[in-house]
Amino acid sequence: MAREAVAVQPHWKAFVSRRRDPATKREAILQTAAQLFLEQSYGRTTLNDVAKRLNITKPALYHYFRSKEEILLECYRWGTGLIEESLTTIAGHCGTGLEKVEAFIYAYANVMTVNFGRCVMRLDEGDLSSKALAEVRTYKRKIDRRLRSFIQEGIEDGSITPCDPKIAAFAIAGAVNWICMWYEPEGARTAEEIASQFAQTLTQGLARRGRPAPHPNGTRKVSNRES
Amino acid sequence: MAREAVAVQPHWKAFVSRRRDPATKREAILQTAAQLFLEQSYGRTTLNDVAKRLNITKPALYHYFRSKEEILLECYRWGTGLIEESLTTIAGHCGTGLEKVEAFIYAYANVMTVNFGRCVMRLDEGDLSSKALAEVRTYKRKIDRRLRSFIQEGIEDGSITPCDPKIAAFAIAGAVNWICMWYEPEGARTAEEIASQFAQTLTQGLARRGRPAPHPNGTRKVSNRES
DNA sequence: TTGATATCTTACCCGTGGGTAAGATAAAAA
DNA sequence: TTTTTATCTTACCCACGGGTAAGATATCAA
Repeated sequence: MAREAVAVQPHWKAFVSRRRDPATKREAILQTAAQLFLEQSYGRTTLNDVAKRLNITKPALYHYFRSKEEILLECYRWGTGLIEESLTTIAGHCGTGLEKVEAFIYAYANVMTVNFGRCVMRLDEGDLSSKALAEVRTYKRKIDRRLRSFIQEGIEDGSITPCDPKIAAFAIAGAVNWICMWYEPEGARTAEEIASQFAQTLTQGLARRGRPAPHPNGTRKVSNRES
Repeated sequence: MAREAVAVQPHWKAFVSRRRDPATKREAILQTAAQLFLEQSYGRTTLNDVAKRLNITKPALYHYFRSKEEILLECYRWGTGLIEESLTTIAGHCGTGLEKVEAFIYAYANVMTVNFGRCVMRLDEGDLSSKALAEVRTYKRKIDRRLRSFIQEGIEDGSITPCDPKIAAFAIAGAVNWICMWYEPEGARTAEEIASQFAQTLTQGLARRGRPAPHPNGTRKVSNRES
């Protein structure tokens, strides 16, 4: 897939030289924009803000993006890409439905602590054009359906106590999605701590009574790109 | 307390007559604004939009509010008022920690389906002045602490299985808060359905194994004002 | 009925921010 | 070195929306 993290240095360094390297610069803009969108919201973030943080001027941005909205959409695309990546990884990990749900929560929670991932759930969909919105909604729907099917599977194989999969999925997804509202990279807990604790706490709630939880101290690793 | 819902008819009817009734008109503006803020976000909602929906013109709004931000802040105040109201009601309902948590979730979920309640968690805090933000944050902190203390209480009295109260509170609050992101008044499920199902599902996860859940089909009623 | 006051409208100001035009400069190609 | 081309800057346009000034009109009290 695409989505390889290139820049490791602070993003403004991508523009110190005028060397022709569009890919790196494009990503630098995206990373900076994503961070500002999370700090100030999309609406309050000016293209001047983005440019200033990169030590360039606003019109320079238009060499890499056609509009402000295109920058936003690319953030969404990058973020949903990360999520989908995790999901396909989990699909391989065969196991009980409960195990899949746990792996899902862990992976998903991790993505919610990465800038692009946070953008997907934190930013206001109303800033997208109807076409872009449809695209993003498709991704989100896919995620929800995947989780719901894991829960259904768990009920059928007996690892999850019977419940309404739709409500359970809403509850789990809500708990995890909300992470992107309070998580701060400089905070007390690391992303992995949060992810594993959420996976543990939430699956514990689903687990069928009488059976032990499959991963008592479960910390499963997921691909962790981006700085 | 204050916060009595006055208007039951569509809010624009408050302005058909020029009769002097500031309280009703103020609330009509607030209700309309809250609804628009939820539909379009605060940033994209114009004061002209608000005025148009009330069949008046923009400057008329300035007879009732000093600025756009004051309207926003009043929405927050109304919403946090509703939440606090529910909370004090619950504090009276003595019982196990688990029962209190269940009552909390039920009441809180209900508030999250009411426009003013949704505003509190859905709207962007960045649109508030630092002074107003501090006020709102104080309310939110209080809510979080209350929930955490209920969980702690439950662990101590044995009704809740031992866990990290902070993480558990984050998970529960997240699940319930997220309701305001997908709930639609015209949707398939009623507010009460959602609230009772969430209360049931989430407490079931906390309940200490071996003991039956205190309210298997529990639907507890909470004061339900506003249309 | 009449004056006083609250209510609401028309017309306007102006800061802000997305986006563009046109030209300067540096990097790569020749 | 010279030419070409991508890169970036300065200066600008203009639509939009929060907020205001000043005046018209309905309501209420006397």
